[in-house]
Amino acid sequence: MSIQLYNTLTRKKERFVPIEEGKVKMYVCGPTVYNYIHIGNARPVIAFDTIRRYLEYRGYEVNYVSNFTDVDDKIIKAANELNEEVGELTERFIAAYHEDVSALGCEVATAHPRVTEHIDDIVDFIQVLIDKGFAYESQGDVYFRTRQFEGYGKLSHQSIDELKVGARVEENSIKTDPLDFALWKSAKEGEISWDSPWGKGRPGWHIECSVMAKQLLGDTIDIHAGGQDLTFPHHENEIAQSEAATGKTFANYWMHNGYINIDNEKMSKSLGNFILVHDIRKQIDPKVLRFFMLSVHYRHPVNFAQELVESAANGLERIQTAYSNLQHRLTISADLAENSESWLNKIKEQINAFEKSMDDDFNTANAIAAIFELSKQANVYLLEKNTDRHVLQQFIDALDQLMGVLGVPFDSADELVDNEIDALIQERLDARKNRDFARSDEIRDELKARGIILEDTAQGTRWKRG
RNA sequence: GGCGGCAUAGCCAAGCGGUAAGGCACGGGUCUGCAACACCCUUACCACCGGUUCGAUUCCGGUUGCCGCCUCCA
Repeated sequence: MSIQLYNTLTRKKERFVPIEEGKVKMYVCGPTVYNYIHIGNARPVIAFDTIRRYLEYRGYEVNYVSNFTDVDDKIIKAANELNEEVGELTERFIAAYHEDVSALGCEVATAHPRVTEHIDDIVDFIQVLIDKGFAYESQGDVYFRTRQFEGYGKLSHQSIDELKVGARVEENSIKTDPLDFALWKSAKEGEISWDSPWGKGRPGWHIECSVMAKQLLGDTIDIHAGGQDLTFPHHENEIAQSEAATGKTFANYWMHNGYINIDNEKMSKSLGNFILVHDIRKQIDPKVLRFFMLSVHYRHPVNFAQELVESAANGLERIQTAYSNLQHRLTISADLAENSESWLNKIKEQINAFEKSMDDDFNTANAIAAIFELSKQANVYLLEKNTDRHVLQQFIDALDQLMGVLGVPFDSADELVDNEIDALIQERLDARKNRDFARSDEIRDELKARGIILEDTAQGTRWKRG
């Protein structure tokens, strides 16, 4: 079996073949750190973290790089408004990013390079482009000569002449062609800046990714990913810069995730419907958020609405319950050989279904269906009078592993039961034995008020936090 | 104007040539002292019109309706 993934460059699903066997070099465009990230920013982080996890599950060693854009116009503006140093502001939001994203179950990247740590590399890279005739200096700025790069438009599938029609025409432009884009921007008075052969200034937006990807991963990488909107111009420009400089293919596979809408509307500042992860994760379990986002294929839009998130939460709860119930039964089961084989086969079947779905362009929606099916089988198995420890353990391991790939781990069973709660459960059992249901219900209600939900089974009473 | 995406049950969402996965919600059962959890059952003329095919939700053409990029943007 091989992994197929949709490549924006060819507009086709292709078989994934890494440059180096067993290893994946992956670069995901990261955030501009001038504010907390919103749920739209969170989507690519979650989607590509999941893809990374699956590649690792498949045995690949993934070198995963995701940058921080820590200097640009928006940052400078925000720092001015808050009367804060650029460095302080970005440091704050980088820390906030890590908190948000970690709450969402995303692993830390192999490297999180920052633009400001690579200024020298960027300057060198720009110089190469100038030397090769792909860039020119103009009044302290440096621009990329777009028409000079033959393949321009190959990612977004636009011809350069059509792009020109749509390009914004700037008054008194210091660019020789409207399609040219900035590699280096000269500093205005008082702005944060670095010395360069072209005077004080700072890098343009696109150049950073080209440079950092090259520095950390090499001239050619396997997968370059980001939001759909980055296809043009950002990724198109990255290709132009990198391939012009190295003469080699920049990235073999380009992956782009779809947008998130809020109640069927685009998230935008004018509509005032931005949802920050920082805020929403106080209201909605971040695990639910992640599970919800993964319930839709990464290339399709996700509509973020309260009731849809709730319905995802109910679904997740069902999987969690199956898992907890397996754990509960494990404590009271012995080794049996009966029917084990057929149940183990059912588990294997769902693991296969999960892998098949993920192999097909990381179809998490389908993969989740396999997990639901696995939970269902587990519940059916739990209906049996006698259960086998090994089978239960296999169910548990499979669920752990598959949910682990999705980055949605199970709540660990809370072993610390208050002695008092234990005593109450025992008292209730006795009451039930004596058919004293008034007392029995009283205890159940009391515990419920304290967040403990009791469930009676043929194998005794189990409880969970509700 | 250029490039592209989407339209599947009450809702969400897979499938993409052989008469429709999964989840949520609803209804009916079973289990239970009553519950809860769970299980079983029930629910789709795949936007419309043509074409290709033995056969299309799935391919091709067209229509309608949403949406994205082309300008900072995940």
